[in-house]
Amino acid sequence: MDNKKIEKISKALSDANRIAILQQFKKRKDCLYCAEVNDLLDLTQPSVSHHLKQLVDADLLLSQKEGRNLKYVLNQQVLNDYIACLNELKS
Amino acid sequence: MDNKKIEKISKALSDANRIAILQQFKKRKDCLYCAEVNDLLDLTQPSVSHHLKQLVDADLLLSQKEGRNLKYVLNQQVLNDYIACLNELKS
DNA sequence: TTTGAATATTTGAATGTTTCGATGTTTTAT
DNA sequence: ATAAAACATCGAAACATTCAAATATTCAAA
Repeated sequence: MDNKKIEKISKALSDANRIAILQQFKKRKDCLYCAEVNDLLDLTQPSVSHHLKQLVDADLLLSQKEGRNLKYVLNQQVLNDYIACLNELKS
Repeated sequence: MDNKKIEKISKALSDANRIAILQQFKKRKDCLYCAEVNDLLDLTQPSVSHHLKQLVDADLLLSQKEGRNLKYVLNQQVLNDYIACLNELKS
C-alpha cells in the first residue's frame, strides 16, 4: 500500500460521520443498507450519499445493488492493510 | 479514544507529507529534529512547521526542546490506541 | 547584550470539503 | 404507463486546509 493510498484512506476516516458509519457494521452483522445509514445520521440524503462515496472510493466499503436498494459491506482486507501500514511506522 | 480523537488523528495522517515525516522515524532511531524534516521535504520552513504542528496537535508526535533545537519523538502509545480503535471496527 | 540560527505564528490566496436543495436515474409496485 | 421509493448527481454556500512570504520568538554564542 503506497502513501497515496494511505492518504486517501486516512482522509476517508477523518470525519466523525464516516467513523460513525463504520462503527455500525459491527452491530449489524457486517452489512448495512443505505437507508439504514440515512436513518442513522442527522444529515440529508445527498450528504449521506457523499460520505458513503468517500468510504467506497477509499475501498473501505464495498457496495452491491439489491434491486433498488444498496447494500454496503465492510472491506476487512483494506482495513487490515491500512492497519498493517500503521504498524509499520512503529519501530 | 472517542470519535473526535479518531477524526483528528486521521486528519493528521491524511497528507502525504505528514506520512513521509512519520516514516522517517523508523530510519532514524525514533527521533527527528525539526531541521532534518526541513531537509527531507520540499517545502518551505513555515509549511513544515505547520505540518509538524498538526502531528503534535494530534499527539502523534511529542516535541522536546533541546537548546534551540526541537526534537520530535513518535508517540507510540497514541499510535497504538488509534490502531486498536481501527481493529475494533472489524467484527 | 547584540547577533545569528532554529523554529513558530500570522496573513492571504488558492484549493478542497461539507452540506443542502433541486433534480436525475433506476427499479419496484400499482 | 404511471407513480413512488431508493439512491446519485449537480450547483452553490459555508467552511477548512494548504502553502508561501513576511514577521516574530527563542535561545546560544560571541
